[in-house]
Amino acid sequence: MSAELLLQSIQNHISLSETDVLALGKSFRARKLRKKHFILQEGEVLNHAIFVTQGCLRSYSVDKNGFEHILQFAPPGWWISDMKSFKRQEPATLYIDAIEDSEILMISKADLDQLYLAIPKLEHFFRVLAENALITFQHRLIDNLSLPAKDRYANFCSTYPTLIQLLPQKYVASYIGVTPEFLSKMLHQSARKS
Amino acid sequence: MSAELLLQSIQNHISLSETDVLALGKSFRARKLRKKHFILQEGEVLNHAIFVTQGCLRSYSVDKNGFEHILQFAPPGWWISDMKSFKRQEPATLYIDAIEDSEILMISKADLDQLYLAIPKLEHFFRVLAENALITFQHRLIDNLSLPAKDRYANFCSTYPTLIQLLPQKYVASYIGVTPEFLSKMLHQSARKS
DNA sequence: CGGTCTCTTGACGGAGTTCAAAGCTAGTGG
DNA sequence: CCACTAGCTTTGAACTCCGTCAAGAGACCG
Repeated sequence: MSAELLLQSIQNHISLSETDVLALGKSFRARKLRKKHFILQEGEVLNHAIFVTQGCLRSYSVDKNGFEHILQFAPPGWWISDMKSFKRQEPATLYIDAIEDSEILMISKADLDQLYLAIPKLEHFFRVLAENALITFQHRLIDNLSLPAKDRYANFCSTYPTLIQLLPQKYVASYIGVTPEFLSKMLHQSARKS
Repeated sequence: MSAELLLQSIQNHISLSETDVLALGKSFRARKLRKKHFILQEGEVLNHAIFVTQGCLRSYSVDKNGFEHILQFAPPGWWISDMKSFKRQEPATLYIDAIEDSEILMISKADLDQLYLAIPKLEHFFRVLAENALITFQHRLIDNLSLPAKDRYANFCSTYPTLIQLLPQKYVASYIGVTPEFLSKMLHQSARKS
């Protein structure tokens, strides 16, 4: 069953009673998502939190020149959202779509707010989740401010060794903040040098 | 009393009983911090969470070339930390110091963990805090990936209009991710053009 | 005042971009 | 199962934003 991964990842941090598990089961809805299909587009309000059980999603913004900037990849076991849109129920600035055929679990904002009341421990779980995400993004920001593209690429490879196999290079380029052309040149040059 | 600001900002999100307030009062310790004095240096373990009541602090990293990259400014009412070091009690990668003479409230990790048990609502408060911080950093990362320096500077000015008065330009440069020299040229050129 | 720190200015250099074109890969439909 | 197309990757030349280095001018503090 697809909720296994979700329960497991929650129970890594808090213990759940049978009633809790039931309540969780009722609140989440499973869904399949085909490659390149959207969960969210700019301007829409995101009213579901999304947990990935299979495949891989991404969130990204599109700037005024039409360039995509990937904020996050979400392989199985990860959450993905436009936090601002979800939390405050306002129009999104991000897009979320599937990189490959995927399966996700969704919970509406209303249901999640209910769950926080029914299972107060969930506050703890999502606090820890948010704090870890914060650590990750702060680290990435520092990387972007202090490292040249080559080092950012190396960091990406060592942090997400499994993702690198799966992703088209232009997505990696977008994530580390360079153009696909430059990443291509960079990789071929460093191959020549070493 | 200096704890007013803290209680107020907590009570914006959750309601506190008198017992809660007392427990909070006992756990926090007030401290003054002189300009340029450190709360944390790279390699130390941060074992206090810090809430600013007066003045202004900053957190930053120093790269291998000795350049500072400012992660956050913390005027009164803000929290500041090296989240990774605090949460996991491991050596810090950041520095935290005072930009001007300041006053802060500190709580040890042990005491905070106690408070989470004594006042479960605090989980909610800090979850919301972490989620808001996450939103901010995601937005800033997108800005750094998609906007040229001039636009990042404009965004900074409109987001932190009061801070801009107070900060030396080289700190702003470091925050938006350019050299002090380049920021200086940028400002004088755009003055000429408009 | 004298020294340190910040800001300014200029010439030069380099990391990364842009634009364009060609080769390659993979999905898609007939 | 092949043919065709669309999207991904590569490559090169010109260009730009921003960094580096260096030197001088203010500004602030003891």
